[in-house]
Amino acid sequence: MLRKVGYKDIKREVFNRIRQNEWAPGELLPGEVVLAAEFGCARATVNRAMQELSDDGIIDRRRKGGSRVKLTPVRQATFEIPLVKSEIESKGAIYTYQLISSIKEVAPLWLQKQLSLSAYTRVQHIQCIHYADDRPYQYEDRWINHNTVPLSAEFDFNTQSPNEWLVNEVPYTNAEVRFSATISDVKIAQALEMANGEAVFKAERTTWLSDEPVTFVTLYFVKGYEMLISY
Amino acid sequence: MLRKVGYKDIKREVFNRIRQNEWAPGELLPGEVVLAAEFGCARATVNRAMQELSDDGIIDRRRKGGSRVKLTPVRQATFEIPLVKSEIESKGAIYTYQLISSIKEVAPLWLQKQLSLSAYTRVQHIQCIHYADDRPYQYEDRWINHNTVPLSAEFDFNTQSPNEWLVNEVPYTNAEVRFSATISDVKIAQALEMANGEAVFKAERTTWLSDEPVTFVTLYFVKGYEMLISY
DNA sequence: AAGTGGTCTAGACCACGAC
DNA sequence: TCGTGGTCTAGACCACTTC
Repeated sequence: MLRKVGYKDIKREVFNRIRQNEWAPGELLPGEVVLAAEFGCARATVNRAMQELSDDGIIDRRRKGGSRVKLTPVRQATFEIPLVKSEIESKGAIYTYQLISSIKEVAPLWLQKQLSLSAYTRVQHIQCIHYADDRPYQYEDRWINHNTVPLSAEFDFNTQSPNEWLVNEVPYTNAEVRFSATISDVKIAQALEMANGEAVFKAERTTWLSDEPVTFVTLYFVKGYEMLISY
Repeated sequence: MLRKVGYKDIKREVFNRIRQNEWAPGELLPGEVVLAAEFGCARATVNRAMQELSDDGIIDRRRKGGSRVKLTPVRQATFEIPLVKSEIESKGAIYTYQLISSIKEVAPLWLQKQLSLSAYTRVQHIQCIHYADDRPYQYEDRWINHNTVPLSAEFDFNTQSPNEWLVNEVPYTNAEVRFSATISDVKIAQALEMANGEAVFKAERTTWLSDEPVTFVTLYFVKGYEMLISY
């Protein structure tokens, strides 16, 4: 007698059958009860296996409708948004950081729109540079909403980068990130110590703490930067 | 009497306590048995809630060690890699596609390295353009391994884009994607109908079918393209 | 060695939604 | 309406890892 059948065994087996086209895209799979009988285990075990296949985007499940192989297996990648500091240190480089400016001001119009702020909302505008082994790595241009994070008006960002500080101060936020490519203008080129007119990888992130706008930041990465994702 | 406590209730409640610093980062949480007693439910229910919090990157769990709030709540974003066609159509635009060339050849040296191919491996080299409402959207430069996908040597890529064809032919692959920014050279600029020296968003994807190298593709997106991710 | 999470069971009830 | 997945239970055994 072999080992008891676990949900991972079932998951693997079902996935293999799908991969080998034994069960084709769009096809209705056997119900949980049937599979449980075939594998000689409880229905809960089959349920867990199928649930994970559903989470992984391999199958679709619907009550009464049963489980079907997805027509277009949409693979979804998960990637982490690390702290710049961690990102740099994980590459074996030494992280340093320099504050350029930190100013209290009234949110400009475009920022009001971007963060859905009411007029005259006060914000902290911070610009700084992150270095890896003393070479520019990322230029950060950030706006923090004073209403949501009042302490940002007082904190000395020479001490710690706004990136780190915010993660500790306001964890568990929701965010939206836009990645794009742009041409370096004079300011960015100078800050990142590269020529004007170079291609720059850019990320714009808007962050909320359950509906409350927290911060909007634009990140410019030095020439040659690559964002790697596996799935 | 309120409704029975479900795993989602427990998940939400535990998350709230963490968010409100009732349980601080690094702190040891009560064991499953204790929580089950508090919430008046079975341990399995608590287990599911905690398991999901672990998957979400909120807590760390270890046997005998118990569950702890993560020191740095690493939020992880999941995003889908859609078909170009679906991506364009989901924006309400009309998708068209044009094949530029499809050539059988021996893998060049850099590709041999990239895909870990043995020398003299034959590959299909395909270049094509994807259009949204008749405007260039993406330039695709792809290499397909004949050994892994023999049919690629015969298929007429005028009929269907290699992107679509491959997803149907070889689903369930593993991949690695590198995103970066680059400057448009003459070829790309012409294909995407934009000026030379513009910033281009670039994606390089390598794909395997369980250790067998399948394809390497470089995608150039038209000026102004943005990749959006929410989490 | 012992405690904690990981997993399984056999049975139950429920809710959604296809028919 | 009623079959299928969604979830819960109470109890059990196991595996990992820290003590």
